[in-house]
Amino acid sequence: MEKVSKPHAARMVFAKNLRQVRRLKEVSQEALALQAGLSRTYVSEVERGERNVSIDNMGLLADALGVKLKELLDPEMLKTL
Amino acid sequence: MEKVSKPHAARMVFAKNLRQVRRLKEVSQEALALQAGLSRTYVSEVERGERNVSIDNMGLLADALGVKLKELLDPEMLKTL
DNA sequence: ATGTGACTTTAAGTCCGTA
DNA sequence: ATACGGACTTAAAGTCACA
Repeated sequence: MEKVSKPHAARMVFAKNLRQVRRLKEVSQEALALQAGLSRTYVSEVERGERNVSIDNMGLLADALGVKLKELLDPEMLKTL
Repeated sequence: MEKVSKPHAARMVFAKNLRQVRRLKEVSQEALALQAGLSRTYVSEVERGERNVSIDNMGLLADALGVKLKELLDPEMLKTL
């Protein structure tokens, strides 16, 4: 049996990593949203995997946190820290 | 001077890598679109960086090509091949 | 086999509030 | 500081005909 990846797998990885990195850097959702030029409520939803975030906004969020975008897409990100 | 990343940097990296991997695997836009469950014209636009593609669709495209999504976001992807 | 413009439908993204 | 909801506007998703 081929393991087929779930529909929102990438979305959930990004959501989880985003929150993890943000907390590690001790920045609030508000501050992150401001830095990225996005709304606070939106960032909240992205972190919970409720929004199908676009690549442009992913780039803004990665930049705002000072990390590479590819890192936020890495399911193993925790270990690389 | 701090080098500030351009607005659509991530989008263009993804576009370029997507096309590169697709051609390397010798699959047409049509076949890729079919495999990913997307329209052919849409894939064409994504590869040219004209569409602000969502993370869900990025996941579908990465899966269809049999690569990790994080690889398609790596600006240095060429060298890792 | 791919690029492009025009188009409609859907969901992204914002802003207000509450707890 | 964050989750969540409603109402709203903008942009992405998705399709088509033709170059």
